[in-house]
Amino acid sequence: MNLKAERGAATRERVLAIATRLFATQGYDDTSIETVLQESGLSRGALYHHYAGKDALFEAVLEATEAAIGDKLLRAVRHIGDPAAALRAGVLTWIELAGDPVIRQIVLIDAPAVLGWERWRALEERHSFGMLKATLGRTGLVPERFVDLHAHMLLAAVNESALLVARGGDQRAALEAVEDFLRRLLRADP
Amino acid sequence: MNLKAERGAATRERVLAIATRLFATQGYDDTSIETVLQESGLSRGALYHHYAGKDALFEAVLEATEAAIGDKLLRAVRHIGDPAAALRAGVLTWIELAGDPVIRQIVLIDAPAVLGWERWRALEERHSFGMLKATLGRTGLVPERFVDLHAHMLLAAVNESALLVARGGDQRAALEAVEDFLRRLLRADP
DNA sequence: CCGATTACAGACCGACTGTCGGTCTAGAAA
DNA sequence: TTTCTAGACCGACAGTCGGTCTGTAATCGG
Repeated sequence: MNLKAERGAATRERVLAIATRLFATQGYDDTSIETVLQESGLSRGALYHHYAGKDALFEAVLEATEAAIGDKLLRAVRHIGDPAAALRAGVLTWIELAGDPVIRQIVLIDAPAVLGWERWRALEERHSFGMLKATLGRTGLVPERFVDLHAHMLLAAVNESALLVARGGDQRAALEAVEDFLRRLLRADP
Repeated sequence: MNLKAERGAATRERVLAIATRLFATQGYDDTSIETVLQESGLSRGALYHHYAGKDALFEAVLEATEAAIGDKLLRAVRHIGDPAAALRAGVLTWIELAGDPVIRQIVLIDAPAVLGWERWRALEERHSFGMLKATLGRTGLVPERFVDLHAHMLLAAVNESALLVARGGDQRAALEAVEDFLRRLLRADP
């Protein structure tokens, strides 16, 4: 039972790549399963054999995308000792990554509406949000009981900034603003 | 041009109320025009006479909702002189308002995905975001070149907090966290 | 009183998602 | 080798939905 399993995995990967491209360029609603079938040369039956439905396909795409993001962030941050510096580096890296239309459309715009807020939040928790929260906690600059909520707010703020940049905003200005925002949040009490 | 115009306006209002309820409870995708027709007793032709399509109907619902929010925020804030205090009051009021599922589902979750980020942003600019930005500018606590971006980030952060509360999070903890967040952002440089 | 305009009706269309019975083949079991 | 089974794949089909189009009745402006 090897050739078959491999073929299946290859098919899933092929479909995933095509779906990622289509979801990213056209958005979830304007991407029809029909188009995915045409571009992949697969039949309806085969696709629905691998993925339970359009939203399941989207979730798989999202999962893979988030995993890739997590890898990149981890790589950019893990050799930095100081938590505050790591936080800063991670946030700036994330903003640069969000320039990618794939990330913008899939992760930032469609995900919450397609998955529903609950499933979306759970997925975020397992990926970038988890990292942010842990790092913020390690800085010790925020009271422990606020760490979770502040991490949420910070991530939301940074995501918004990323969206503005991705939408043609001035990237340098955004980066400066985010740095200032972070500095204000994390400076010791006066 | 009186009886006809009034009848039309009444019909639009009726449909708007029904659509608001349905969009709020089931979300945009899971609300079918068919259901709106059944519940309003209207025919397809009539509905499409008043609204160009499902997204136009949603936009009308969103517009009305945002207008109502704006009214309430203005009423809660306009008698406060100090901009920083007004900002604080407005933000806290907004979090309470976001407890309403109508606001949560329509304004915070579906709006960006349905309208597209661009149209959504333009609409926000005309409503709550405009107020926030103006008030933040008036505090003078943030360099002018950062006011716009900081306002965006702050609103995103507060919205996130509102979502967490609306989703069954601890409201008191969230309010405290938001106050702390705001305080950190707005305190004078050390 | 009469054309024009407007509110409304509902049959109809095309596109889409998801289902279902069935085929085929690789590899395990006999 | 032969038989059997699981899983990859197929494509016709049903059902739903958003949107269009033609027609009708009532009101308005002149």
